[in-house]
Amino acid sequence: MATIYEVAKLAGVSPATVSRVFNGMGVSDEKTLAVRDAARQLKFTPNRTARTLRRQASEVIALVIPDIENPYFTEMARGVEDVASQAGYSVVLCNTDAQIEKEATYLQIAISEHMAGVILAAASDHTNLDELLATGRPVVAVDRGTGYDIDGVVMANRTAGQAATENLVQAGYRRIACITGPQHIETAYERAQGWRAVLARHFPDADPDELLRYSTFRVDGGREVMEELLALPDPPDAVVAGNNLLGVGAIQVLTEHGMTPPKIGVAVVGSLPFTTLTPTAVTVVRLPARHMGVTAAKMLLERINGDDQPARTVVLRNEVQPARASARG
Amino acid sequence: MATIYEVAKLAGVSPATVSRVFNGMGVSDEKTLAVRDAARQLKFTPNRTARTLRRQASEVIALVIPDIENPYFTEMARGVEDVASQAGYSVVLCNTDAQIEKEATYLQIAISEHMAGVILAAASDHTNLDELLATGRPVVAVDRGTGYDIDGVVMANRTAGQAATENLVQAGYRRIACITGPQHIETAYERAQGWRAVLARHFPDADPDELLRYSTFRVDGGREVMEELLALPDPPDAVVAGNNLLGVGAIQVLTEHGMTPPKIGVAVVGSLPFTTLTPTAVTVVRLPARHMGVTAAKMLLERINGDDQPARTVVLRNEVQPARASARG
DNA sequence: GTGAAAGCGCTAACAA
DNA sequence: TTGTTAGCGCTTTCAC
Repeated sequence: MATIYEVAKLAGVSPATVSRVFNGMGVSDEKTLAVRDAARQLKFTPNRTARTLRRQASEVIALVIPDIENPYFTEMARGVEDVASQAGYSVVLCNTDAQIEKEATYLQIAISEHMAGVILAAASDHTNLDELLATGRPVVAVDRGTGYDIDGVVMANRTAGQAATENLVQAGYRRIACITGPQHIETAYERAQGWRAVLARHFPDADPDELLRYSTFRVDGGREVMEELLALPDPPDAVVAGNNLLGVGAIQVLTEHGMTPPKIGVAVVGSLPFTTLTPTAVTVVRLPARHMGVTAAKMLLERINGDDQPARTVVLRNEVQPARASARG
Repeated sequence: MATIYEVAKLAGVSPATVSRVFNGMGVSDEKTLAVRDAARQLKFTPNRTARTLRRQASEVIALVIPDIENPYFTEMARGVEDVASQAGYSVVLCNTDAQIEKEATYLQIAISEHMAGVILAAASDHTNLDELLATGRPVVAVDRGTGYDIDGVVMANRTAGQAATENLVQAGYRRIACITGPQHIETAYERAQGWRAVLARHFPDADPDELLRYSTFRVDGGREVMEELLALPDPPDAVVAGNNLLGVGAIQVLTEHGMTPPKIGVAVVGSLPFTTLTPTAVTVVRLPARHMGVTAAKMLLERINGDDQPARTVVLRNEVQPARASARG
């Protein structure tokens, strides 16, 4: 690995000039050419580590997410990646498994690697950002809030929950359950609140707590609570799933019980990834995950470039895709 | 951010001693305690950038993959991540979109960030590793070879293609097509070769080139070539899909045409991710993606720690999961 | 076991 | 416009 000094020597200039060439400062055409030529000969690549140490800021941004295997988050990651790499930044994907300890470790690394910024889908509402924010690094919250006054991009979760539920009501279902993620996760809670509101309006006599299940945001979680609901003395005739994986789990269980939709109503908040035998009888509330990533990355880059306005929160619209095969004949 | 000097001053020792404490060298208990105490008070975290610059090697490994949205690769990433973070390394996930330019950029970054090593699922057989290998950094190839004499972990691709095809033959299908990824991708080619061998044995009169389609390793690719095959004057009565996403696309198209398996035979190399309405009539050749990631990460860590034996290639077994609903009555 | 000091490769004052 | 120079924070000889 050639250094700036070797390039300087070969080009007959000072190291500073080489640095300037590679940072777009004012250097005469003549010397610029000489430097570029020398750099090519020596296959010089700037040492980013040294640059980072000197500048106290790297061209890496951390994307911290709770589940790398969830297509919702990988789709988001795509959005982030596209914007970031366009701007010359690389993205470190940090998978926390929804564990705050793992998350804390990664946030610490973001600090000690001088990363330019962090995009964070918090593992829980207990995430501590004090140290990170104290360093002055910008942080953008995605998918979920953090309890700090920072930029954020979220889905219209309550609306999504409402839309999903409303759709089932219109289709004629009357005992509509809800399965969602851990209660301490904002998205899980909000979506359930949307469901709760619609339930209260249409079926004021129903006991929402009997029909609501908090679980994990994973396939096995969806399976487990769906089984529970089916085992109820008076089981539901429809269910709202709080995210994509929960939806997959629920539909799996229902199918195994011979209750293919639309025998039972199913609405999912989030897209069903990679569906094969299309469950046309399932209502899907699409969440623009990629768009969320793009928006968050743009906001972060603005902050990195010195933008100093008050914290903003962007709320993204969702789009309802009703079940094609009309339910309940 | 406190530095080693401030900790040293507070603890009444030299900076070198602080460094030694944080690197597990021999320091008296007394001073060790003083240093740890001071570090705690000052919330000291070692600056990794400085360490990397000095040591000429970071604790970051790059995982370079062609498609971050493919569950096969995220599952693999999980395996890598688990092993790496266990050993104190973090993983940078680099998505190349199967483009060699993007890939080259990331490999360059791996060099200029002094990353400890690279795990690479090459975008094509044209990947140039000369520069990277010249730096002495270890590289482990996953999923696909690279043409270089380096460590690798691959699936038994030919066997997988054979198993998938053989399974369809046993189920009674006789005109078995194959859709697979780009020809220049080793896995795509090898799996097709497996199919070709079985075809030649059982149906020596069939023209394999008529029934074989190279495409992308994506859902839309699968859809496209499946449509092509169905439009043939003498369409196939079964199809082998070269990877998971291709399988999804093919099954989608078949379903849309009212040809739900087992009306037409389908075998997929790779697991069908997040299936809802389980396509029981589909044969799946499972590929141990997570295991591949784990193995690769372990091999890389060994190399990072100075292991110097000749390059090894590990071939991973796959497991056939036959269609449950027996095909062809 | 411990400290002093050099230097990893770069950038940014400051001078010229 | 260009060069000189002093660090960024750490590790690692080399003395003691």
